[in-house]
Amino acid sequence: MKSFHEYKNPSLAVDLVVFGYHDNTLSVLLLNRKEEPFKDCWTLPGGFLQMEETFLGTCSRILQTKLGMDQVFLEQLYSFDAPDRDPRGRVIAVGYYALINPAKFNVVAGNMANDVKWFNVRKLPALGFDHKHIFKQALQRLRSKIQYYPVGFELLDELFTITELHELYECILETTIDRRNFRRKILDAAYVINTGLKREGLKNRHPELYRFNKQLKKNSFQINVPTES
Amino acid sequence: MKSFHEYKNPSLAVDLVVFGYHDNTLSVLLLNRKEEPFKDCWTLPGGFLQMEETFLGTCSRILQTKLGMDQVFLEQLYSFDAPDRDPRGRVIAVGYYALINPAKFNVVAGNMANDVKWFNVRKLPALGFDHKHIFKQALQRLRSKIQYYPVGFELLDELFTITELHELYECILETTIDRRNFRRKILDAAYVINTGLKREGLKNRHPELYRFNKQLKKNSFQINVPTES
DNA sequence: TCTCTTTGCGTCATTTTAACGTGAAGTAAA
DNA sequence: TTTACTTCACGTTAAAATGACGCAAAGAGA
Repeated sequence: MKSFHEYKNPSLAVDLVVFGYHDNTLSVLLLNRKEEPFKDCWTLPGGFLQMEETFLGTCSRILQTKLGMDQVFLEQLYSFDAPDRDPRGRVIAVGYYALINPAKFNVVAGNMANDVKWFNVRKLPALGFDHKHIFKQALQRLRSKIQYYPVGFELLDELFTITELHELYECILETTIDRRNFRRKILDAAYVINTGLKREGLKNRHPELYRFNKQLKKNSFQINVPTES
Repeated sequence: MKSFHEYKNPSLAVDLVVFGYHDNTLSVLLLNRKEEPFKDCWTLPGGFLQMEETFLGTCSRILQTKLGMDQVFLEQLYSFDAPDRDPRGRVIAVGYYALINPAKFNVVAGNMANDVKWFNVRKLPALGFDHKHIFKQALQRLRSKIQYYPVGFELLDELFTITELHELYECILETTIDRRNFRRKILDAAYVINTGLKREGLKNRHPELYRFNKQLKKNSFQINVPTES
């Protein structure tokens, strides 16, 4: 009998869907590949799992070396197993998605990529591998998660106005939400804490600045979106 | 440079949390191992992913050869990567959960197991590997999913009464739900279709039999559970 | 016929939601 | 200073959903 690790195993990759929000636009970070397969094509950043590494370890390594960022919100998405998803052979991909505030990082292309760029999620180029599929699933997860779980603040500055949070929700959910009802729900749920500070330098009334309430009890709010049917 | 598949990769296993419902009890199928590691211990049924296999392919193979069942509801749960989760070495596990109607299958222990048995989810023995952890996550998923998505009927006969469905929900969610409000919600959401038939041979009033409405539009109902806090 | 249990339908007070009104705060131009 | 304009913060109201019950019909057995 062969010893345990001498059987041939599929390779294991981690692929990242990195979301960023800026200028009222939700974007995804894509990387232009320098090598085959999919040379000169846009793909999600990713990398192979090292023998001693955890998934989050691989995520951090990718984020640091390929994109120059660290300490971000990460969540496992799904594992993808289509036998033909990688032309090099059998590669299983574990998808993760990250939420980052682009203002905090200066994205750099590691030496493995021609280029790294933010793309509006509504205007994506063709993607290599099955990355369009992974991306779509990540976007769907983000959309459903933000409706009942406070992830929005990961994409904003530490201090933000209710209006900014409202715009974020409208942008991600691609819908309109009544401004006044939104404010009431967010405040009733104690999603945010009023800092007493105000955002200065705007041409109209200066709105109050809030911070995320870290003591928020989970599932305490529910933003509804009109169902299309 | 080494060719692509000569790098050493972690092994990839698929582990199954098979739920069954019978006699007002939610159970999980466990397997008593015949070999090391965890010889004579209870574990989730599982198996290694073959090079050409999909996850669902592995699931079917396990269900058929180890348990003698096929054609069941399966959903991917999560992938588990703790470096020490398997004493034989680095093994990544992809967790799936299955919902089956025990009345439809006669569970058999394949030749790899001492025994296969249903265990009440509230009275589980110690489990090998990190299988307790996988199980807990599966139970949590089932509980949250059943509140907004029609999965309950996978565990029942094709024809069932509202009372039977109600008991299933109370059993899985470990709570009491008002019988009359439950009925109203299920009917308003068009979760089920009245067949006009009645369940005969009961000692009291003969309830109407329903079947699941396969045209149900998703997210059309929401069973609430009192939040403990 | 009477009793007992389950089933199916209904009522009602309370809470939640969606839709929208309005005055205060602030800037800029008259 | 006054006026005009915009955004912000807080209300109001009608409709819908929810939770907590009431009750009579159906069926079995005494």
